[in-house]
Amino acid sequence: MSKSISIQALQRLPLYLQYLKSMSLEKETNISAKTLGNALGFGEIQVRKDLAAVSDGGKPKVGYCSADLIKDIESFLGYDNVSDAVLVGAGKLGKALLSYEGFNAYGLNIVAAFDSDAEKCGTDESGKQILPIDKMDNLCRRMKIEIGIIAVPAAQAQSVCDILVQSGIEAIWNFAPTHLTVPQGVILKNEIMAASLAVLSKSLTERKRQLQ
Amino acid sequence: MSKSISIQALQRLPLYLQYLKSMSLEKETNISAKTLGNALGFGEIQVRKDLAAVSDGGKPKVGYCSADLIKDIESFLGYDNVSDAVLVGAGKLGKALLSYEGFNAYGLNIVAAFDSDAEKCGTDESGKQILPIDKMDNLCRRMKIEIGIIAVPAAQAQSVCDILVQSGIEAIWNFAPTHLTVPQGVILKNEIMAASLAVLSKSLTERKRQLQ
DNA sequence: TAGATTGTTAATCGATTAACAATC
DNA sequence: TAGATTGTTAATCGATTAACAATC
Repeated sequence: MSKSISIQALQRLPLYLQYLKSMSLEKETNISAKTLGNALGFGEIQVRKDLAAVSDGGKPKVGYCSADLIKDIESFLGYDNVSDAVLVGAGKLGKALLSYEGFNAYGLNIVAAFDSDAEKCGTDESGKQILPIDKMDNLCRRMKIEIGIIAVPAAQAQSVCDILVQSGIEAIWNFAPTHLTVPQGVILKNEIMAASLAVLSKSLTERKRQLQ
Repeated sequence: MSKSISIQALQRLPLYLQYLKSMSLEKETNISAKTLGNALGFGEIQVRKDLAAVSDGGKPKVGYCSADLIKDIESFLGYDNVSDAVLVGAGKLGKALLSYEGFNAYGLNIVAAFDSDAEKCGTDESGKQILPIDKMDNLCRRMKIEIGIIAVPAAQAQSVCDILVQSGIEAIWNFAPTHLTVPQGVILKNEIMAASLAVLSKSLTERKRQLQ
């Protein structure tokens, strides 16, 4: 296991995992690349190649052991090795992310949120603390936080980003619709909804054109 | 303009647009591919090829006219040609999406939301109506809604998807962390946060490995 | 004119798919 | 054994980048 993996394959892994977990393991202990691929709309060869990078393989004529596959993918993605994160921006999106229970299963633990608006500070519905931004540096360093999630309006995103970097954050997950500049060595992942929407709306236009 | 475009290029277009709009047009009426690329971390040849697909070109030694570029990208992406959408699921994420002002600039207009919980129905903070699900078919057909946004928990996503399809929806934007099956001809775009997180967390692991 | 910048054609690179050997 | 399924090597495909001609 643990060969090289392409970024596309990496992004497919959570989908395999999602599907495998949704299956009842009692009924079917094994699954073939063909079955898995058909369920998700991928080719079987691609599935095999993807799985080869993370598991130590299936058995000819039998397929892959689903339970092992789940463990292997989770371990490859680091889901069993939780990273602590802070979130900045306790608006609607920020609170939605703060309350989302699913992140823990993905190895992400949001320990607290920050907001510049004192009115928003206190204990969130999720039970997590929303703190003033000037507490960020201390908390991040003390708890050795690795990941910062930005959920503030575009106009404030760069300055929030700078503060996160100054607080020793190693990776930033940016939900603000703006380009951020980070120092070399700091990882930046943008969540670009406009890009998804561009694909969706282009497909829609294309569909209409074809139907005419 | 309007040559063929790769899906990757298509997804970069909103980033160019974002950047161009953030610039003050009074100061600099023109921009070179190099400047634009440097700002966003892309190569200049890539920028030129991307822009060639949507605009009718820049001028040697001058660059591209920023205002024209903005118009060309917006028109290519259909931002000037708003599509109506409905949203299903008025939980935290659903409400965040419902309140997000930015979608209109992307040519997406959420006309109403639906939720199976009668308690959530009524007028949202955003001013938009949250209606019971049994009103969906009628509203979607009457208003010729093209896009359905799914923001319900994974367990309910497929049944919501089926209802949307039955209501004549042409494209689905799925925020639920589950695979959906749609009939041929219906467009499906999944927003997979777990995939982004996989990339982020793999980069983080890689970074740690290198620092050792 | 000279030089900066565009736009296109060709080369490279990476990811997917096909072919086929290995094996349970 | 025969056949299903895996895993790998080679071929194809698509996207990026390099080279260079065109032009303001």
